[in-house]
Amino acid sequence: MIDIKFLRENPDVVKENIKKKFQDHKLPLVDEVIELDSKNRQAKLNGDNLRAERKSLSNQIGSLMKAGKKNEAEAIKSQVQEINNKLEENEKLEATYAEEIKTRMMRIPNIMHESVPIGKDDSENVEIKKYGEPVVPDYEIPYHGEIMESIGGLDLDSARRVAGQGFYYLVGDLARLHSAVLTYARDFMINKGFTYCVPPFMIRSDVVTGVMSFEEMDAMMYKIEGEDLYLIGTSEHSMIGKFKDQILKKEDMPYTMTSYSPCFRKEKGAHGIEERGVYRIHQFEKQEMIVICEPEDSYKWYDKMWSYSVELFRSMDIPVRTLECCSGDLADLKAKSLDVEAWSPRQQKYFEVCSCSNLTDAQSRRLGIRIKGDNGNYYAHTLNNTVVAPPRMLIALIENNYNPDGSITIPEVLRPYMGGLEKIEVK
RNA sequence: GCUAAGGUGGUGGAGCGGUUUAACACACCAGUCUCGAAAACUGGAGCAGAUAAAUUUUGUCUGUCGUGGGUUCAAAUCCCACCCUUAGCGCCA
Repeated sequence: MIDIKFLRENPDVVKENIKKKFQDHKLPLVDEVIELDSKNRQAKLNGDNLRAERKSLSNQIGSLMKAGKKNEAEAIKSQVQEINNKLEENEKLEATYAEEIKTRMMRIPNIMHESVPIGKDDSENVEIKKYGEPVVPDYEIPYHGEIMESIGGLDLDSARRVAGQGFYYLVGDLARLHSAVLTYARDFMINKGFTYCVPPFMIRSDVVTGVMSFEEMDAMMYKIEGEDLYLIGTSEHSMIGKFKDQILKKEDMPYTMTSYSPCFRKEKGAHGIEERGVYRIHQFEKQEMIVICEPEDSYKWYDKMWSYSVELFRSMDIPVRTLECCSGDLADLKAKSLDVEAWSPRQQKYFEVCSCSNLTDAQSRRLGIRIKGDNGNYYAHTLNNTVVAPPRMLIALIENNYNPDGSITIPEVLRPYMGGLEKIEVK
Protein backbone atom coordinates (compact mmCIF):
# COMPACT_ATOMS: atom_id res chain seq x y z
CA MET A 1 0.00 0.00 0.00
CA ILE A 2 1.33 3.42 -0.93
CA ASP A 3 0.88 6.64 1.04
CA ILE A 4 -2.43 8.30 0.23
CA LYS A 5 -0.81 11.71 0.70
CA PHE A 6 1.74 10.78 -1.93
CA LEU A 7 -1.04 9.71 -4.27
CA ARG A 8 -2.93 12.94 -3.63
CA GLU A 9 0.11 15.04 -4.49
CA ASN A 10 1.61 12.88 -7.25
CA PRO A 11 -1.25 11.17 -9.10
CA ASP A 12 0.77 11.20 -12.32
CA VAL A 13 3.67 9.33 -10.77
CA VAL A 14 1.26 6.69 -9.48
CA LYS A 15 -0.39 6.37 -12.89
CA GLU A 16 2.93 6.18 -14.70
CA ASN A 17 3.97 3.38 -12.33
CA ILE A 18 0.75 1.47 -13.10
CA LYS A 19 1.36 1.87 -16.83
CA LYS A 20 4.91 0.56 -16.50
CA LYS A 21 3.44 -2.57 -14.93
CA PHE A 22 1.00 -2.98 -17.83
CA GLN A 23 -1.97 -2.79 -15.47
CA ASP A 24 -3.87 -0.09 -17.36
CA HIS A 25 -7.17 -1.45 -16.02
CA LYS A 26 -6.11 -0.07 -12.62
CA LEU A 27 -5.59 3.49 -13.88
CA PRO A 28 -9.13 4.66 -12.98
CA LEU A 29 -8.47 3.68 -9.36
CA VAL A 30 -6.22 6.71 -8.93
CA ASP A 31 -8.83 9.32 -9.79
CA GLU A 32 -11.46 7.37 -7.90
CA VAL A 33 -9.32 7.44 -4.78
CA ILE A 34 -8.69 11.17 -5.14
CA GLU A 35 -12.41 11.87 -5.40
CA LEU A 36 -13.36 9.52 -2.57
CA ASP A 37 -10.58 10.94 -0.44
CA SER A 38 -11.84 14.48 -0.83
CA LYS A 39 -15.40 13.38 0.01
CA ASN A 40 -14.09 11.41 2.94
CA ARG A 41 -12.24 14.37 4.39
CA GLN A 42 -15.36 16.47 4.01
CA ALA A 43 -17.37 13.84 5.87
CA LYS A 44 -14.69 13.55 8.52
CA LEU A 45 -14.67 17.28 9.13
CA ASN A 46 -18.44 17.29 9.37
CA GLY A 47 -18.39 14.36 11.78
CA ASP A 48 -15.65 15.89 13.93
CA ASN A 49 -17.66 19.09 14.26
CA LEU A 50 -20.82 17.19 15.21
CA ARG A 51 -18.90 15.16 17.79
CA ALA A 52 -17.36 18.31 19.23
CA GLU A 53 -20.80 19.86 19.57
CA ARG A 54 -22.22 16.78 21.22
CA LYS A 55 -19.35 16.62 23.65
CA SER A 56 -19.84 20.16 24.83
CA LEU A 57 -23.63 19.77 25.12
CA SER A 58 -23.25 16.51 27.02
CA ASN A 59 -20.96 18.25 29.46
CA GLN A 60 -23.59 20.94 29.95
CA ILE A 61 -26.17 18.26 30.73
CA GLY A 62 -23.79 16.89 33.30
CA SER A 63 -23.42 20.15 35.15
CA LEU A 64 -27.16 20.95 34.92
CA MET A 65 -28.04 17.55 36.39
CA LYS A 66 -25.64 18.18 39.22
CA ALA A 67 -27.26 21.56 39.84
CA GLY A 68 -30.65 19.83 39.87
CA LYS A 69 -31.94 21.73 36.82
CA LYS A 70 -33.66 18.76 35.30
CA ASN A 71 -35.92 20.53 32.83
CA GLU A 72 -33.12 22.48 31.22
CA ALA A 73 -31.11 19.28 30.93
CA GLU A 74 -33.99 17.54 29.21
CA ALA A 75 -34.20 20.35 26.65
CA ILE A 76 -30.54 19.95 25.75
CA LYS A 77 -30.93 16.18 25.61
CA SER A 78 -33.29 16.53 22.69
CA GLN A 79 -30.78 18.77 20.96
CA VAL A 80 -28.12 16.13 21.36
CA GLN A 81 -30.52 13.54 20.06
CA GLU A 82 -30.84 15.56 16.88
CA ILE A 83 -27.08 15.77 16.51
CA ASN A 84 -26.87 12.04 17.04
CA ASN A 85 -29.31 11.44 14.22
CA LYS A 86 -27.15 13.51 11.89
CA LEU A 87 -24.04 11.80 13.18
CA GLU A 88 -25.40 8.33 12.58
CA GLU A 89 -25.90 9.12 8.91
CA ASN A 90 -22.55 10.82 8.66
CA GLU A 91 -20.77 7.92 10.30
CA LYS A 92 -22.20 5.55 7.75
CA LEU A 93 -20.79 7.82 5.07
CA GLU A 94 -17.39 7.98 6.76
CA ALA A 95 -17.25 4.20 7.04
CA THR A 96 -18.30 3.70 3.43
CA TYR A 97 -15.72 6.13 2.09
CA ALA A 98 -12.96 4.68 4.24
CA GLU A 99 -13.77 1.17 3.03
CA GLU A 100 -14.00 2.19 -0.62
CA ILE A 101 -10.68 4.00 -0.41
CA LYS A 102 -8.99 1.07 1.31
CA THR A 103 -10.10 -1.55 -1.20
CA ARG A 104 -8.76 0.66 -4.00
CA MET A 105 -5.52 1.53 -2.21
CA MET A 106 -4.87 -2.17 -1.62
CA ARG A 107 -4.94 -2.74 -5.38
CA ILE A 108 -2.65 0.13 -6.36
CA PRO A 109 0.88 -1.23 -6.76
CA ASN A 110 3.92 -0.02 -4.83
CA ILE A 111 6.09 2.53 -6.63
CA MET A 112 8.89 0.61 -8.29
CA HIS A 113 12.55 1.55 -8.13
CA GLU A 114 13.55 3.54 -11.21
CA SER A 115 16.07 0.87 -12.19
CA VAL A 116 13.42 -1.85 -12.67
CA PRO A 117 13.49 -2.95 -16.33
CA ILE A 118 10.23 -2.51 -18.22
CA GLY A 119 8.63 -5.67 -19.51
CA LYS A 120 5.23 -7.29 -19.53
CA ASP A 121 5.88 -10.76 -18.09
CA ASP A 122 8.55 -13.17 -16.87
CA SER A 123 9.82 -13.71 -20.41
CA GLU A 124 11.22 -10.18 -20.26
CA ASN A 125 13.13 -10.55 -17.00
CA VAL A 126 16.71 -9.47 -17.42
CA GLU A 127 19.79 -11.58 -16.74
CA ILE A 128 22.31 -9.57 -14.74
CA LYS A 129 25.25 -11.88 -14.25
CA LYS A 130 26.34 -15.52 -14.34
CA TYR A 131 28.42 -17.05 -11.58
CA GLY A 132 30.29 -20.29 -12.26
CA GLU A 133 30.52 -22.33 -15.43
CA PRO A 134 27.17 -23.79 -16.59
CA VAL A 135 28.55 -27.23 -17.39
CA VAL A 136 26.83 -29.54 -19.85
CA PRO A 137 28.15 -33.05 -19.21
CA ASP A 138 28.70 -35.50 -22.05
CA TYR A 139 26.53 -38.11 -20.35
CA GLU A 140 22.80 -37.98 -19.83
CA ILE A 141 21.40 -36.76 -16.55
CA PRO A 142 18.05 -38.32 -15.68
CA TYR A 143 15.03 -36.42 -14.42
CA HIS A 144 15.61 -35.37 -10.79
CA GLY A 145 12.73 -37.50 -9.48
CA GLU A 146 14.30 -40.57 -11.03
CA ILE A 147 17.71 -39.83 -9.55
CA MET A 148 16.17 -39.34 -6.12
CA GLU A 149 14.29 -42.63 -6.42
CA SER A 150 17.35 -44.47 -7.68
CA ILE A 151 19.28 -43.60 -4.53
CA GLY A 152 16.26 -44.62 -2.45
CA GLY A 153 15.65 -41.05 -1.35
CA LEU A 154 12.16 -40.25 -2.62
CA ASP A 155 8.79 -41.97 -2.20
CA LEU A 156 6.03 -40.15 -4.02
CA ASP A 157 3.64 -43.11 -4.23
CA SER A 158 3.25 -43.35 -0.48
CA ALA A 159 2.92 -39.59 -0.20
CA ARG A 160 0.10 -39.61 -2.72
CA ARG A 161 -1.77 -42.26 -0.74
CA VAL A 162 -1.25 -40.41 2.52
CA ALA A 163 -1.61 -36.74 1.59
CA GLY A 164 -2.17 -36.62 -2.18
CA GLN A 165 -0.46 -35.02 -5.11
CA GLY A 166 2.18 -32.45 -4.23
CA PHE A 167 3.61 -34.14 -1.15
CA TYR A 168 6.68 -36.34 -0.73
CA TYR A 169 8.59 -38.63 1.55
CA LEU A 170 12.31 -37.97 1.66
CA VAL A 171 14.19 -41.06 2.81
CA GLY A 172 17.62 -41.99 4.08
CA ASP A 173 20.65 -40.10 2.85
CA LEU A 174 18.59 -37.71 0.73
CA ALA A 175 16.50 -36.78 3.77
CA ARG A 176 19.70 -36.25 5.67
CA LEU A 177 21.08 -34.14 2.84
CA HIS A 178 17.90 -32.09 3.01
CA SER A 179 18.49 -31.36 6.69
CA ALA A 180 22.21 -30.82 6.07
CA VAL A 181 21.52 -28.12 3.50
CA LEU A 182 19.17 -26.30 5.87
CA THR A 183 21.57 -26.52 8.77
CA TYR A 184 24.51 -25.42 6.65
CA ALA A 185 22.46 -22.48 5.33
CA ARG A 186 21.41 -21.55 8.85
CA ASP A 187 25.02 -21.46 10.04
CA PHE A 188 26.06 -19.59 6.91
CA MET A 189 23.62 -16.79 7.77
CA ILE A 190 24.50 -16.79 11.45
CA ASN A 191 28.10 -16.24 10.35
CA LYS A 192 26.91 -13.23 8.35
CA GLY A 193 25.59 -11.75 11.58
CA PHE A 194 21.93 -12.69 11.16
CA THR A 195 19.87 -13.81 14.15
CA TYR A 196 18.40 -17.28 13.90
CA CYS A 197 14.68 -17.53 14.61
CA VAL A 198 12.01 -20.23 14.52
CA PRO A 199 8.62 -18.51 14.10
CA PRO A 200 4.99 -19.65 14.37
CA PHE A 201 3.90 -21.78 11.41
CA MET A 202 0.34 -20.45 11.54
CA ILE A 203 -0.78 -16.84 11.54
CA ARG A 204 -4.01 -14.85 11.88
CA SER A 205 -5.89 -13.31 9.01
CA ASP A 206 -4.94 -9.73 9.90
CA VAL A 207 -1.28 -10.65 9.52
CA VAL A 208 -1.98 -12.45 6.24
CA THR A 209 -3.67 -9.42 4.69
CA GLY A 210 -0.82 -7.25 5.91
CA VAL A 211 1.93 -9.18 4.20
CA MET A 212 0.39 -10.07 0.85
CA SER A 213 -2.18 -9.03 -1.71
CA PHE A 214 -5.62 -10.59 -1.81
CA GLU A 215 -4.87 -12.48 -5.03
CA GLU A 216 -1.75 -14.03 -3.52
CA MET A 217 -3.67 -15.03 -0.42
CA ASP A 218 -6.32 -16.84 -2.40
CA ALA A 219 -3.77 -18.68 -4.53
CA MET A 220 -1.41 -19.63 -1.72
CA MET A 221 -2.82 -19.86 1.78
CA TYR A 222 -4.32 -22.89 3.51
CA LYS A 223 -6.90 -21.94 6.13
CA ILE A 224 -7.46 -23.92 9.31
CA GLU A 225 -11.10 -24.90 9.53
CA GLY A 226 -13.07 -23.19 12.26
CA GLU A 227 -10.17 -20.99 13.36
CA ASP A 228 -8.83 -17.60 12.39
CA LEU A 229 -5.54 -19.23 11.40
CA TYR A 230 -3.64 -19.84 8.18
CA LEU A 231 -0.63 -22.06 7.50
CA ILE A 232 2.27 -19.85 6.49
CA GLY A 233 3.42 -19.90 2.87
CA THR A 234 6.85 -18.71 3.99
CA SER A 235 8.37 -17.69 7.29
CA GLU A 236 8.52 -14.15 5.92
CA HIS A 237 4.84 -13.95 6.88
CA SER A 238 5.33 -14.60 10.56
CA MET A 239 8.68 -12.81 10.68
CA ILE A 240 7.29 -9.56 9.28
CA GLY A 241 4.08 -10.03 11.26
CA LYS A 242 6.24 -10.14 14.40
CA PHE A 243 6.62 -6.37 14.05
CA LYS A 244 2.95 -5.53 13.46
CA ASP A 245 1.90 -2.27 15.13
CA GLN A 246 5.33 -1.79 16.67
CA ILE A 247 7.28 1.43 16.94
CA LEU A 248 10.93 0.43 16.69
CA LYS A 249 13.88 2.23 18.19
CA LYS A 250 16.41 3.82 15.85
CA GLU A 251 19.29 2.26 17.73
CA ASP A 252 17.85 -1.25 17.24
CA MET A 253 17.93 -0.90 13.47
CA PRO A 254 18.50 -2.88 11.36
CA TYR A 255 16.87 -6.17 12.31
CA THR A 256 18.65 -8.90 10.38
CA MET A 257 17.12 -12.31 10.91
CA THR A 258 17.31 -15.75 9.40
CA SER A 259 14.32 -17.95 9.99
CA TYR A 260 13.51 -21.59 9.43
CA SER A 261 10.04 -22.91 8.74
CA PRO A 262 8.05 -25.36 6.71
CA CYS A 263 6.05 -23.58 4.01
CA PHE A 264 2.59 -24.55 2.82
CA ARG A 265 1.22 -23.46 -0.54
CA LYS A 266 -1.87 -24.30 -2.50
CA GLU A 267 -0.09 -23.39 -5.74
CA LYS A 268 -3.46 -22.69 -7.26
CA GLY A 269 -3.39 -21.30 -10.80
CA ALA A 270 -0.75 -20.63 -13.42
CA HIS A 271 1.82 -23.37 -12.93
CA GLY A 272 0.23 -25.87 -10.62
CA ILE A 273 1.66 -28.86 -8.87
CA GLU A 274 4.33 -30.91 -10.54
CA GLU A 275 3.48 -34.59 -10.73
CA ARG A 276 6.73 -36.44 -11.07
CA GLY A 277 9.18 -34.54 -8.94
CA VAL A 278 9.66 -32.08 -6.14
CA TYR A 279 9.94 -28.83 -8.11
CA ARG A 280 6.54 -27.41 -7.26
CA ILE A 281 4.84 -28.91 -4.21
CA HIS A 282 2.36 -28.10 -1.43
CA GLN A 283 4.89 -28.31 1.36
CA PHE A 284 8.57 -27.55 1.61
CA GLU A 285 11.09 -26.27 4.10
CA LYS A 286 12.98 -23.05 3.83
CA GLN A 287 15.69 -21.03 5.44
CA GLU A 288 14.82 -17.38 4.91
CA MET A 289 16.52 -14.05 5.49
CA ILE A 290 14.57 -10.99 6.63
CA VAL A 291 15.75 -7.44 7.06
CA ILE A 292 13.87 -4.53 8.59
CA CYS A 293 15.86 -1.33 8.20
CA GLU A 294 15.99 2.43 7.79
CA PRO A 295 14.48 3.55 4.46
CA GLU A 296 17.76 4.95 3.18
CA ASP A 297 19.55 1.62 3.80
CA SER A 298 17.13 -0.74 2.09
CA TYR A 299 18.87 -0.92 -1.28
CA LYS A 300 22.21 -1.48 0.37
CA TRP A 301 20.69 -4.48 2.17
CA TYR A 302 18.96 -5.63 -1.00
CA ASP A 303 22.32 -5.97 -2.73
CA LYS A 304 23.89 -7.71 0.24
CA MET A 305 21.02 -10.14 0.57
CA TRP A 306 21.02 -11.50 -2.96
CA SER A 307 24.81 -11.68 -2.96
CA TYR A 308 24.63 -13.91 0.14
CA SER A 309 22.46 -16.33 -1.82
CA VAL A 310 24.91 -16.35 -4.69
CA GLU A 311 27.78 -16.95 -2.28
CA LEU A 312 25.95 -19.81 -0.59
CA PHE A 313 25.21 -21.61 -3.85
CA ARG A 314 28.71 -21.06 -5.13
CA SER A 315 30.09 -22.58 -1.93
CA MET A 316 28.29 -25.77 -2.96
CA ASP A 317 29.69 -25.44 -6.49
CA ILE A 318 26.32 -24.85 -8.08
CA PRO A 319 26.42 -22.42 -11.04
CA VAL A 320 23.88 -19.63 -10.69
CA ARG A 321 22.80 -16.46 -12.38
CA THR A 322 20.93 -13.40 -11.20
CA LEU A 323 17.78 -12.42 -13.03
CA GLU A 324 16.10 -9.12 -12.41
CA CYS A 325 12.32 -9.12 -12.29
CA CYS A 326 10.81 -6.79 -14.91
CA SER A 327 7.99 -4.36 -14.17
CA GLY A 328 5.17 -6.57 -15.41
CA ASP A 329 6.33 -9.60 -13.45
CA LEU A 330 6.95 -7.71 -10.21
CA ALA A 331 4.36 -8.41 -7.49
CA ASP A 332 2.36 -5.33 -6.50
CA LEU A 333 3.91 -4.88 -3.07
CA LYS A 334 7.49 -5.09 -4.32
CA ALA A 335 9.61 -2.14 -5.38
CA LYS A 336 12.41 -4.30 -6.77
CA SER A 337 13.04 -8.00 -6.94
CA LEU A 338 15.68 -10.36 -8.22
CA ASP A 339 15.75 -14.12 -8.60
CA VAL A 340 18.81 -16.22 -8.08
CA GLU A 341 18.56 -19.13 -10.49
CA ALA A 342 20.52 -22.35 -10.34
CA TRP A 343 21.86 -24.19 -13.36
CA SER A 344 20.15 -27.37 -14.44
CA PRO A 345 22.60 -29.38 -16.56
CA ARG A 346 19.76 -31.72 -17.56
CA GLN A 347 17.45 -29.02 -18.91
CA GLN A 348 20.41 -26.84 -19.84
CA LYS A 349 18.76 -23.79 -18.41
CA TYR A 350 18.56 -21.94 -15.12
CA PHE A 351 15.62 -22.25 -12.70
CA GLU A 352 14.54 -20.17 -9.72
CA VAL A 353 15.91 -21.12 -6.31
CA CYS A 354 15.90 -17.78 -4.45
CA SER A 355 13.82 -14.66 -4.64
CA CYS A 356 15.10 -11.42 -3.13
CA SER A 357 12.70 -8.51 -2.71
CA ASN A 358 12.67 -4.98 -1.39
CA LEU A 359 9.12 -4.09 -0.40
CA THR A 360 10.17 -0.58 0.73
CA ASP A 361 7.39 0.68 3.01
CA ALA A 362 4.49 -1.22 1.42
CA GLN A 363 4.31 -3.99 4.02
CA SER A 364 5.23 -1.73 6.91
CA ARG A 365 2.47 0.72 6.04
CA ARG A 366 -0.11 -2.07 5.95
CA LEU A 367 1.13 -3.52 9.21
CA GLY A 368 2.10 -0.33 11.04
CA ILE A 369 5.82 -1.05 11.42
CA ARG A 370 7.40 2.28 12.29
CA ILE A 371 10.64 3.74 13.54
CA LYS A 372 10.65 6.40 16.22
CA GLY A 373 12.29 9.46 14.70
CA ASP A 374 13.41 12.77 16.11
CA ASN A 375 10.65 14.59 14.25
CA GLY A 376 7.85 12.07 14.21
CA ASN A 377 7.73 8.42 13.27
CA TYR A 378 8.21 6.94 9.84
CA TYR A 379 7.72 3.57 8.20
CA ALA A 380 10.56 1.06 8.13
CA HIS A 381 11.56 -0.77 4.96
CA THR A 382 11.18 -4.54 4.80
CA LEU A 383 13.11 -7.02 2.68
CA ASN A 384 13.17 -10.76 2.32
CA ASN A 385 15.18 -13.33 0.45
CA THR A 386 15.48 -17.08 0.28
CA VAL A 387 18.62 -18.52 1.79
CA VAL A 388 17.79 -21.98 0.63
CA ALA A 389 14.61 -23.92 -0.03
CA PRO A 390 14.99 -27.66 -0.26
CA PRO A 391 13.71 -29.90 -1.71
CA ARG A 392 13.73 -27.63 -4.77
CA MET A 393 17.35 -26.66 -4.38
CA LEU A 394 18.26 -30.35 -4.05
CA ILE A 395 17.37 -30.64 -7.71
CA ALA A 396 20.23 -28.30 -8.54
CA LEU A 397 22.49 -29.99 -6.04
CA ILE A 398 22.03 -33.52 -7.32
CA GLU A 399 22.05 -32.60 -11.01
CA ASN A 400 25.27 -30.63 -10.67
CA ASN A 401 26.94 -33.35 -8.61
CA TYR A 402 25.64 -36.34 -10.58
CA ASN A 403 28.24 -38.87 -11.63
CA PRO A 404 28.05 -41.17 -14.68
CA ASP A 405 27.59 -44.17 -12.39
CA GLY A 406 24.45 -42.61 -10.91
CA SER A 407 26.00 -41.63 -7.60
CA ILE A 408 25.86 -38.12 -6.10
CA THR A 409 28.97 -36.39 -4.80
CA ILE A 410 28.26 -34.41 -1.66
CA PRO A 411 29.76 -30.91 -1.75
CA GLU A 412 32.55 -30.56 0.75
CA VAL A 413 30.88 -27.89 2.86
CA LEU A 414 27.95 -30.24 3.52
CA ARG A 415 30.01 -33.27 4.55
CA PRO A 416 30.35 -32.27 8.20
CA TYR A 417 26.56 -32.26 8.35
CA MET A 418 26.44 -35.71 6.71
CA GLY A 419 28.69 -37.52 9.14
CA GLY A 420 31.59 -37.19 6.72
CA LEU A 421 29.77 -38.98 3.88
CA GLU A 422 31.29 -38.09 0.49
CA LYS A 423 28.95 -39.81 -1.90
CA ILE A 424 25.43 -41.15 -2.06
CA GLU A 425 25.40 -44.38 -4.09
CA VAL A 426 22.65 -45.93 -6.19
CA LYS A 427 20.59 -48.41 -4.19
C1' G B 1 -10.36 -27.20 27.45
C1' C B 2 -12.45 -25.65 32.46
C1' U B 3 -12.46 -22.15 36.74
C1' A B 4 -10.89 -17.55 38.89
C1' A B 5 -8.64 -12.76 38.72
C1' G B 6 -7.03 -9.32 35.38
C1' G B 7 -5.54 -6.03 30.64
C1' U B 8 -5.23 1.84 31.83
C1' G B 9 0.64 6.32 28.92
C1' G B 10 7.93 4.64 28.64
C1' U B 11 7.16 1.90 33.76
C1' G B 12 4.35 1.17 38.33
C1' G B 13 -0.49 2.37 39.58
C1' A B 14 -5.49 5.16 40.84
C1' G B 15 -10.20 5.94 38.62
C1' C B 16 -15.30 1.86 38.07
C1' G B 17 -21.28 6.69 34.22
C1' G B 18 -20.66 13.62 33.94
C1' U B 19 -14.15 19.61 35.17
C1' U B 20 -10.51 12.51 33.54
C1' U B 21 -8.52 17.85 29.91
C1' A B 22 -6.33 9.88 32.68
C1' A B 23 -4.69 11.40 39.63
C1' C B 24 -0.08 10.13 42.01
C1' A B 25 4.93 8.20 41.74
C1' C B 26 9.24 6.77 38.90
C1' A B 27 11.80 7.30 34.43
C1' C B 28 12.38 11.04 30.19
C1' C B 29 13.15 16.06 27.79
C1' A B 30 13.66 21.46 28.22
C1' G B 31 14.34 25.81 31.25
C1' U B 32 15.87 28.45 35.96
C1' C B 33 19.98 28.22 39.42
C1' U B 34 25.50 26.78 38.64
C1' C B 35 32.12 27.48 36.13
C1' G B 36 29.79 22.65 35.29
C1' A B 37 26.95 18.77 37.53
C1' A B 38 23.66 17.01 41.44
C1' A B 39 19.64 18.72 44.28
C1' A B 40 15.57 21.98 44.17
C1' C B 41 12.02 24.63 41.42
C1' U B 42 9.20 25.59 36.73
C1' G B 43 7.33 23.70 32.42
C1' G B 44 6.74 19.88 28.57
C1' A B 45 5.85 15.30 26.61
C1' G B 46 2.15 9.19 23.35
C1' C B 47 -0.23 7.55 18.69
C1' A B 48 -3.60 8.38 14.36
C1' G B 49 -6.53 11.64 11.45
C1' A B 50 -8.70 16.35 9.97
C1' U B 51 -8.20 21.61 9.74
C1' A B 52 -6.18 26.92 9.93
C1' A B 53 -2.18 30.09 9.79
C1' A B 54 2.32 30.21 8.60
C1' U B 55 6.83 27.70 6.27
C1' U B 56 8.67 22.90 8.66
C1' U B 57 6.83 25.58 13.47
C1' U B 58 2.30 26.90 16.09
C1' G B 59 -2.87 26.65 17.02
C1' U B 60 -7.90 24.31 16.83
C1' C B 61 -10.97 19.90 16.50
C1' U B 62 -11.85 14.47 16.49
C1' G B 63 -10.56 9.52 17.76
C1' U B 64 -7.54 6.40 20.97
C1' C B 65 -7.62 3.19 28.51
C1' G B 66 -6.49 -5.01 24.79
C1' U B 67 -9.93 -5.44 19.93
C1' G B 68 -14.84 -5.09 17.87
C1' G B 69 -20.01 -4.25 18.76
C1' G B 70 -24.06 -2.52 22.06
C1' U B 71 -26.74 0.53 26.03
C1' U B 72 -26.82 6.03 27.20
C1' C B 73 -27.75 12.90 26.19
C1' A B 74 -22.72 11.21 27.92
C1' A B 75 -18.45 5.08 28.45
C1' A B 76 -11.68 3.82 30.75
C1' U B 77 -16.19 3.04 33.85
C1' C B 78 -22.33 -0.76 32.35
C1' C B 79 -23.61 -5.18 28.76
C1' C B 80 -22.04 -8.89 24.81
C1' A B 81 -18.33 -11.34 21.75
C1' C B 82 -13.32 -12.12 20.73
C1' C B 83 -7.92 -11.67 21.82
C1' C B 84 -4.23 -11.77 25.49
C1' U B 85 -1.92 -12.28 30.66
C1' U B 86 -1.52 -14.67 35.51
C1' A B 87 -2.92 -18.68 38.90
C1' G B 88 -5.23 -23.43 39.77
C1' C B 89 -7.25 -27.92 37.50
C1' G B 90 -7.37 -31.16 33.18
C1' C B 91 -4.72 -32.91 28.79
C1' C B 92 -0.23 -33.56 26.07
C1' A B 93 5.49 -33.95 23.15
